[in-house]
Amino acid sequence: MNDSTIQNFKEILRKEGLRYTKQRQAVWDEIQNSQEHRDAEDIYMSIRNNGVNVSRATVYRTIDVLVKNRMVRKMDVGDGRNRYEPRLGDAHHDHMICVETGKIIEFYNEELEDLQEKIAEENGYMLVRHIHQLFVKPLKK
Amino acid sequence: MNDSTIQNFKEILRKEGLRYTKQRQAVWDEIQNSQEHRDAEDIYMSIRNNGVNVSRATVYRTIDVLVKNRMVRKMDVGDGRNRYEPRLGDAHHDHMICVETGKIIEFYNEELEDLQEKIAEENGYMLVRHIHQLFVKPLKK
DNA sequence: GTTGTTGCAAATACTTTGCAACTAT
DNA sequence: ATAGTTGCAAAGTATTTGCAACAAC
Repeated sequence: MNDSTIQNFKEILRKEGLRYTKQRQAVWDEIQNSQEHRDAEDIYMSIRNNGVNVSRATVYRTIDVLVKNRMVRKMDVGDGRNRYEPRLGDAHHDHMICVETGKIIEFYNEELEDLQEKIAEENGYMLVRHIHQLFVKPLKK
Repeated sequence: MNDSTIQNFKEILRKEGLRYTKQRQAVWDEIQNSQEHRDAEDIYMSIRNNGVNVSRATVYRTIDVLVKNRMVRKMDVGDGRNRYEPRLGDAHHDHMICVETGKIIEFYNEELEDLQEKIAEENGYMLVRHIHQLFVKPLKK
């Protein structure tokens, strides 16, 4: 992929003309150090449980910066709350959500990616981004 | 609209143990008679402009029944408001959303459908449903 | 006449925003 | 010192819910 190389968090803030604060670092740490797909409340509570004082407002404000700078990916599973996951130079992937357990499985399929671009082009458009979620249930063995 | 769909709607209500009211009919008519992807507020306002007295509560309550009975498809474009479209026996399709104009284009691709089932199965799951949205912009001519 | 339905307003859930106090530079 | 940042609470959005008046059967 062609993302700009992994920049550190402080550089992002500098680039955005924002100051470095322990609250902002805490938000990034919290998302970064977890491979789960967390929601804002979850991130907020974890930071507080780690003893760092932060407000929900700051969590949301910091997430916006991280999403804008492609450090974090925002995903809408359709239940009203957005989830966030770090994009530490990972390749792009989509999600499969088990309707029985709620488990989120990541997947990537080259053919699928190519096909989407082809479909957009056939319609006179260029693919900018996409949302693709497969709601699945376990196969009976 | 035609009589057979009205009949269907009444049957759905009967099946659900619900009464037939002009508000419920108005909601179904409003969604049914438009091929656009409307949001609840839009549907609510249109009904009122047509001179039928209805409340937002009733619009939402009726939409729930329609969605549950697969008369209407609910879609989340990611802007916080759900959109609704009629499912008058149409074949399944996905959506392409132009990021410049907001236009929503429907598409269907067999290969894409098959590929998704294959991916789910390769992971030990069965595909139940999916959400697939391509965010696109016009190709430069 | 019952019993379900409606409209209203209040409640909810998530997120955003205004502002005075605070803090990084 | 001072301009950006924070936390709080209030506001904003979309949707849901309790309940008394009302309509369908």
